[in-house]
Amino acid sequence: MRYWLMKSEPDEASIDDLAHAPQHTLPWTGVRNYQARNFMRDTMQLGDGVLFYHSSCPEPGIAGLAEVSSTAYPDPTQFDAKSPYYDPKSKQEEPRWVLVDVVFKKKTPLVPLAALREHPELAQMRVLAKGNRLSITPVTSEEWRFILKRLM
DNA sequence: GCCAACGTTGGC
DNA sequence: GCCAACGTTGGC
Repeated sequence: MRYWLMKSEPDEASIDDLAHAPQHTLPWTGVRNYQARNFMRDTMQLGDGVLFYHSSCPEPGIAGLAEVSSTAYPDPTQFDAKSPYYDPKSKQEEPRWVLVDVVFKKKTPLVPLAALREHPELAQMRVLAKGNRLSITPVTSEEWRFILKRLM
């Protein structure tokens, strides 16, 4: 059992979109970064905890909790020429990009990025590192517990 | 809109 | 294999 922070632009997929999706589940499409892909492909497991983070928006921060609800499988948007995530170099026989399904658990009061920065207990979080752009980052069980108990 | 930080690409 | 150029991310 592991924990993750996954970024999403609320314009594309917000915690409310996840809550209202069929089966409260969305495929995590569009990851086009090898490190983030490798996390999904190699390390994520069914039932892993997810901090659902809103990025590139007026109030960036953790907006809710979710759970990994599938193992990794090929991201169909890589083969769709009309998709913004289309990758002409990816082949059907050898898909380059994968995704996992994520299921809604709960919406929480927003934990703003600035609030995360205030706590020394969270200083090592990848998402707080200067210049961090990785859309999926590991969260330790200590960080997870601290955020749920103290910040939500 | 700005800009720092980062990842990727491609020429050599 | 190096590295400059470029494109993207994402907070502010």
